[in-house]
Amino acid sequence: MEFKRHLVTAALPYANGPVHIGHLAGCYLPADIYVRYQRAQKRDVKFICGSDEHGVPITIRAMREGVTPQDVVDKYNTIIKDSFEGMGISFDIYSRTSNPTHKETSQAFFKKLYDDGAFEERESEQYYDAEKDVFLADRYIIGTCPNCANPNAYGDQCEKCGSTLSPEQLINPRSALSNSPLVKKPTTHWYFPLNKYEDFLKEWIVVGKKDEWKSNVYGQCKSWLDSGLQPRAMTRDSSWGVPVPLPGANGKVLYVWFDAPIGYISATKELTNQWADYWCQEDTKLVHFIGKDNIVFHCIIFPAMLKAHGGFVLPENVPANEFLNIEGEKVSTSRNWAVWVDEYLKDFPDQQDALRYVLCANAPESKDNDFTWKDFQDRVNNELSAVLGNFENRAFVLMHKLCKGRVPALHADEMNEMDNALIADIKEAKTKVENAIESYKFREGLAEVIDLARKGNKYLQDNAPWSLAKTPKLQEQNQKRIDICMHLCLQLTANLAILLNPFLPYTATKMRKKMKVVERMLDWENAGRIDLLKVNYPLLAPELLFRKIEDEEVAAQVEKLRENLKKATQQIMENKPTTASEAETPLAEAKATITFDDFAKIDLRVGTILKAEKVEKADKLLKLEVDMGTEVRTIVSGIAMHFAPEEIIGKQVSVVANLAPRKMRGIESNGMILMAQNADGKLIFVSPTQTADNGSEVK
RNA sequence: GGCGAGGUAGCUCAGUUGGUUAGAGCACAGGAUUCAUAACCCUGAGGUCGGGAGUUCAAAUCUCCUCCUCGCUACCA
Repeated sequence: MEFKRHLVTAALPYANGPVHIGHLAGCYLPADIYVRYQRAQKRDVKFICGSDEHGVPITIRAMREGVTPQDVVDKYNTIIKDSFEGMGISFDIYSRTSNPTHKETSQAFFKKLYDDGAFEERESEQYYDAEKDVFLADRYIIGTCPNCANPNAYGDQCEKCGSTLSPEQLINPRSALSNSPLVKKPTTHWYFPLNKYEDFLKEWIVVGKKDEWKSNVYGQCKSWLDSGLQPRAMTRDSSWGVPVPLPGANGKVLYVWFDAPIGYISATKELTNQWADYWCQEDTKLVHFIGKDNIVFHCIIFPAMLKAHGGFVLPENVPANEFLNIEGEKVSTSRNWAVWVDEYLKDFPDQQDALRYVLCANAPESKDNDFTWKDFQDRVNNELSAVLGNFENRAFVLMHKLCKGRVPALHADEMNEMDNALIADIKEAKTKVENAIESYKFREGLAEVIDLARKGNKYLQDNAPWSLAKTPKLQEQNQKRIDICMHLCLQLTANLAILLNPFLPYTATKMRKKMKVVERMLDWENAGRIDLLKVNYPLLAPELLFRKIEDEEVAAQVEKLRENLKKATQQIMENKPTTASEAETPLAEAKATITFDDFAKIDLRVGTILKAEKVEKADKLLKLEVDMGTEVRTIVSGIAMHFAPEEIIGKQVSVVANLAPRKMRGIESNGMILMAQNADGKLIFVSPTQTADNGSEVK
């Protein structure tokens, strides 16, 4: 299909923290390259982004910092926006989901689906904070983690041991708002029956996108579709978000993943009155740039929503990237293991293109990649400066030395094979870069540009105009050859500026200014031409495009990473005691609030493990037979990651004997083995130091 | 445990429908050169293509088994 317009979105960054270079490499940089290329092709393109400002993590952060959610999103929206601007990410609009337009748009979207009967209404029991008179989302519920005993685990996840939880699993759940214990109350929510769209999605993706979408994206989608889709709640009980536009729905807001993608539409509305052309006309090419963590929302849920609503185009492609690791380790915001964009801009002023270069050249297009500062230095110094920057500099210096600072003539009568080969290379490079960008292979496209500069270096070397001008007399004899060589080098430089422009816009602009040409010269259609610079046109003096990255800078950045990690780790330790000594105080307090009667309810006994075996199809579970003196009990315990079955047989352990039985993986567990856990996550049995009788009471 | 994506030179990656001595860049070694940011240019060394079995005249490429990494998911009382 011939597309009349292009609509490009980049994932809405979540406004509860700054952006790091992983975000840039995974999503925003490729999107920006793609869009700049489309603009250079003079195609009708709109580049949409904005802050995602709803959801529970923002309210949690607000509570921790003692400010309002609006304060939180205002702060980070500014930081994020500035980071993008600073790196030259050229959105046509950077909006935010807390804007009125978004409220209207997402409510209207919801209302349309509601009126069409697209939702299923369901009542369920959920935790309720009586003191604050609100239902609590999973994130608002705090309790003791059943795995690692962290007393501050959230209802959806324990940040200390990383396990996914549901609120029901928490021990002694309490409210994050009031710290009071919770009760369960019925509440109503609207579910979107994704299962009803399975056939449509299978046809559209599994059949239709097989050879078009990247294998990681396609595979992930197919996996979801094959395992069957479930209805998903599209509303939440919360005070922060877009209110559900229905009577009697007080205290209910749209689920962030319902409202966030609609944010793309709202932002387009803010940008232009013609927004409907971009979203509703069949000849629009919609492309979502995202990271791999967003695949399901952009490929499954949002398209199903759009389909249910009707009248919208569906994404033509969703080129999701994998993750970028830092110095061999996964990015972690809580451990502050990341290279933050705002800090890079401060530490490396005017070096946007150096980072853009490295992040694109090493983008995680097909698998997770590693960013190291050493690699950053190597690539900037040995590829960007040495090949590209150096060629451009050579061309300018030689032109000034041998051609009086003006573009020399191209004497057709004396052109040879080398000249023609170079011209062919320039034309070929245009096609190669074009194909690479159109198929979302940005690292390949950028490599082609560098390769063209490399060919320029070789051409210079082979012609060696400096040798042709060793003496004034020689130069006079050879001036025609020198002119041809320098003419082509300069035309090549102009071509490099065009081809480079989507990738390294700052550099392209610098080059353009030195050549004293108008911005229009960078139009893509001009690539491949060798008459971009007029003969006899005077150019500016040489000036380096890039500077080298020094060893000290690299060392300083690595040091900074380690320092940040250290500080963040310390902070975590202070907030959430993990070592035995730090845990003593809170433990004593906990005892004071529990009555003896409460304690006496727990029947703790000593037992001996007689048998142990791995539970089928469960990574973490061991099935234990424990001799309790009067009986042998079956207990299922989540310790398989820490102990081999054979090494714990005969071990005497402490058992909570009167815990209500519970089935796990089809096996009924009758009790719980007590374990101590170190800060490093290691498990240790809580056992009698001398052998006790099996079944003897622990008190 | 299920599913998905990867595993190719020291590093980062290409390898189209199976076909002659498996490619590129960086790093490394040697050479040449001086216009240039000690940069460029040339040459070289370096790989049992994660491991095993099979299909084939022929496998990095197809089939089966197995190991490792990342992600989603189940499981954790």
